[in-house]
Amino acid sequence: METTLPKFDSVFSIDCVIFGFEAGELKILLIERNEEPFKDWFALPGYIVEQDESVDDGAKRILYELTGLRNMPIKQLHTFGDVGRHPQGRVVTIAYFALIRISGQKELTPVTHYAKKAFWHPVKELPKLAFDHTIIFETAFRRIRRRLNYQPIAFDLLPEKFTLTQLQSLYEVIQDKKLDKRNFRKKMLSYGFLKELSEKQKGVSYRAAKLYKFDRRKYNKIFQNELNIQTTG
Amino acid sequence: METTLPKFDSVFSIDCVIFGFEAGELKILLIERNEEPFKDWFALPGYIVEQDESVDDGAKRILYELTGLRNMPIKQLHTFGDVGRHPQGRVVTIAYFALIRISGQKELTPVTHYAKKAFWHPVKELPKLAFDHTIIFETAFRRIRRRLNYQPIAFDLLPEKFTLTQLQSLYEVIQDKKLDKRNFRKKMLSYGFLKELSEKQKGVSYRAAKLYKFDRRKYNKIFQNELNIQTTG
DNA sequence: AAGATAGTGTGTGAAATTTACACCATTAAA
DNA sequence: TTTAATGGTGTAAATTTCACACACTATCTT
Repeated sequence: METTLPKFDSVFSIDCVIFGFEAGELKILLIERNEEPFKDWFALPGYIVEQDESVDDGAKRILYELTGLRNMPIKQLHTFGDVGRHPQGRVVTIAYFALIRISGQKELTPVTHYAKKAFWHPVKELPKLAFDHTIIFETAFRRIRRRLNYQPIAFDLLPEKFTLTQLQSLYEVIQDKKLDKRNFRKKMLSYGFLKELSEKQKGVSYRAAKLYKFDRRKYNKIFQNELNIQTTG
Repeated sequence: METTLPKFDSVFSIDCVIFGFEAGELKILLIERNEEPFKDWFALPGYIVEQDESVDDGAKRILYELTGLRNMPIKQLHTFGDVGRHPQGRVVTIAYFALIRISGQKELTPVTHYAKKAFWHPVKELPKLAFDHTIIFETAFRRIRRRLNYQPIAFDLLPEKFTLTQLQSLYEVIQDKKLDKRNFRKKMLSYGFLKELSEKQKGVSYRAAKLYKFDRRKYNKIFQNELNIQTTG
């Protein structure tokens, strides 16, 4: 009877699908690789987990090292473990995803030399990505599309203060369908978790819209873990 | 610049949370371990993935070896990767889950000596489990509770022919709440994916109920990947 | 055979939610 | 002052959800 673990040449890696919203487009964070295999290719930010760190911690560290982004609220997506997915050996990758506010971030500067650069790229017309990263992205995108109907993830992508039109257009972009303005506003406001500010939009050459804030405290009170945000029609 | 993978003493394992429904109770499949660590403890069926098999294939193989169940439609749940989760070293486990028909299964007979036996245990009052398996179970249970509202997973747990009362009671057990009989039946039938059989229930000492079948073909036609089964009130 | 027992099967009205739909208001720039 | 662009608002019809109670049927017991 074995009492110790077998020795395998297996490693875990992390890959991150980080979504952002900018200029009316949904984007994800990519890096340009500076290391074989797939040197010079575009890829999701990802690297190998150390032996003495938890997978969750590793994910945070790796995202930071490759993009300079710290303390991102990443969540696990799925684990990809096909045998041939990495040309150099057995690498099972644990994918994470997050939705973040592009605007609030400083510049994206990798702190390792494994990536030449990190940058935002629209999810429409993504280039070919290294490894199986295209599949990982698609899995993540499907997940957030669906999750948008259940969880208040849209607010993570918007600036702290936003207009209802911005919010609606984000829903439209993610779900790839038009929504009715009056119904959308009525419904969103009816939940009661949007706080109307006295401020207005600035710098626009048309009538300035009211700004709103997402009140997470109220949200949690209202939907104590039971939520259902549906936006149809 | 590295061009080969580092060598780590890391292994992947699989753990399976297999749900079944029997005698009005929701159950999961457990094994009694025959190997250190946690020898003689109850645990989820799980073992170590080989280096030359995909994680998905490994999951199927391991479930078979520990329980005798083949070709189960298992799906990935979550990956658990805390550093200290395995007392003998770095083991990241990829958890899978499935909902299956207990009735159709032959006996549960492990084909390896790693498990003394495999058996069904009600999810109410689960014993202490090895490793972090209790947390894995809870994650799976949360997942299916939620998924019940979106996907036709209840039918995987029932016999092929079932009564509406059985279906309702399964919903009630998973969601731990009472549902209204008339509303439940009205709603379920309104979807149009239940096929009423001419047969009736047998062997009961009261009026026999009609039997129904889940018509997956119709289901797919109706909800082409867009589904929303809500059972409230 | 009469009654007890246990679960089957059915409909309606009130309330809430969803849907479809169009025009005037405001601001800044030309 | 005109134009261009977006902001902001209400109502009625249709649909869905919800609450709710009783007669029917098969078997078992005596």
